[in-house]
Amino acid sequence: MSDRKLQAPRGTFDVLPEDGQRRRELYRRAGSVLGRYGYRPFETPVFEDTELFARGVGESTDIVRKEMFTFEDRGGRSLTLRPEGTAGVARAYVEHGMHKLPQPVKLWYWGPFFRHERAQAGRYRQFAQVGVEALGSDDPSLDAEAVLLLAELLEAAGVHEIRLRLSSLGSPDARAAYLDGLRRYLRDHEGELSDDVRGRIDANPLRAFDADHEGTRAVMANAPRLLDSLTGDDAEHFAEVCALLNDAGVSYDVDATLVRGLDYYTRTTWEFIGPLDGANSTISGGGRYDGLIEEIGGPPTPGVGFGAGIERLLLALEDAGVTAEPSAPDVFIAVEPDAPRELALGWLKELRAAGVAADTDYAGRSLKGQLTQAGRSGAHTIVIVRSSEAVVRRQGAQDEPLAHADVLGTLL
RNA sequence: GCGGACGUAGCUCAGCUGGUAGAGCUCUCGGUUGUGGUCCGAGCGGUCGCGGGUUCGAGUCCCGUCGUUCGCCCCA
Repeated sequence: MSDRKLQAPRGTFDVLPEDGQRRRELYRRAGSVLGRYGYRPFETPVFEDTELFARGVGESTDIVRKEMFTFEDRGGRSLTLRPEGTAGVARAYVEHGMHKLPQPVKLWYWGPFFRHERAQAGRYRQFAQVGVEALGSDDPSLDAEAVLLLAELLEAAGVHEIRLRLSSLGSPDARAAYLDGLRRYLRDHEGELSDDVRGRIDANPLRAFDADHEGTRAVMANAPRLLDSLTGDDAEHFAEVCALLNDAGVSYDVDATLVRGLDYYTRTTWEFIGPLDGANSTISGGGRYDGLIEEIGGPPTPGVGFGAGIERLLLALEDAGVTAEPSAPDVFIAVEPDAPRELALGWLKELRAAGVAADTDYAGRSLKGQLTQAGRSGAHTIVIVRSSEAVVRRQGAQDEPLAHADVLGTLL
């Protein structure tokens, strides 16, 4: 036996009741918006075949290379706690032959995800995400709709000061060609770049656009831009998305430097930035992934979707002042020491069955202690059981003495 | 993987230049109150993260270690 104190594993957290209520309220609001947009609830397993993520998310991504919780089951199969939501939904789409359903198939999910990273504000090893996937259509109006939906969802949640960054990655081939060109350009100017940018030329050249470093900024001012390299169809698709968002009155910044760290993204990508400063101000990111389904063994199928971090949303909400209403019982029953407690327990059962939230003392408190509890609980009605009668006290009203037999009748 | 800060009661923290622990809140009880949210009092509650070292003596200094947290990278 060790003396080590047991505690929640690093990067995880307990949802205490108060926060639990805020989450449930957020869930309720999100579900309402999602339903109106025609998305249906969907769930996939929390762990999947490791290969799904290796192929879907991409071998070269940070997520797959160093952030997955991977383990072997007793049969020697390699399984991985899902680090994101899209791959699992895509797998299910293929597995259940959902390409035979009317397209697009619009699904939403809410649940836990896992990434082995260093935790910091708004970033955890187990975190929750709400997301949608619309599979089976490459119609740009679906992209625009997803952005619109996300904007409305954030609005409904109570996050108001948000900024939308929008870009297009084009087709995978075009993107790869562009990145090669960008790398060449950066290497030609290596001497003028900051150390960290230079070190990331191979891994993540797009980050160079975000640098504060003066020399780097000067170099990047003339660097080739991804959006300029879009081919005809991709350019047209993106223009259509932008036009639709304009029509819908959504304001956004077209930002060619937007990076999404998952390999499956193609064409439209976007990111919602919350009101908080810092690296984790990205509340939600999403985009199109027209090659993913094929990559994991399905028929060529386009798709678009997003994920939004619940903890980051809630962080943003702290500023916006959204709180959950405390849950107070309707009735609290206090029992005098010499009175029959069975009576109270029986009433509780009846009241609860009738849909009334009712509670009593379970700690053997004195009557004073019980009434203190009753007051704290916020109950509108307090019943004091005495041996010969009961007193019903309603907020702001005079005490009402009653025979035991009449108590339930007046409460229900 | 890399930096910074911090680790004293359930919570928030105080403990000055080292002398073997305090406050407020919470909780329980008693008094007061029109049998409850006020006020007063009492009580419960801590191997000062852990392990070494210096010292007559360490929560207080040094080293290590574990943990938490913030940031970088990356991402939701």
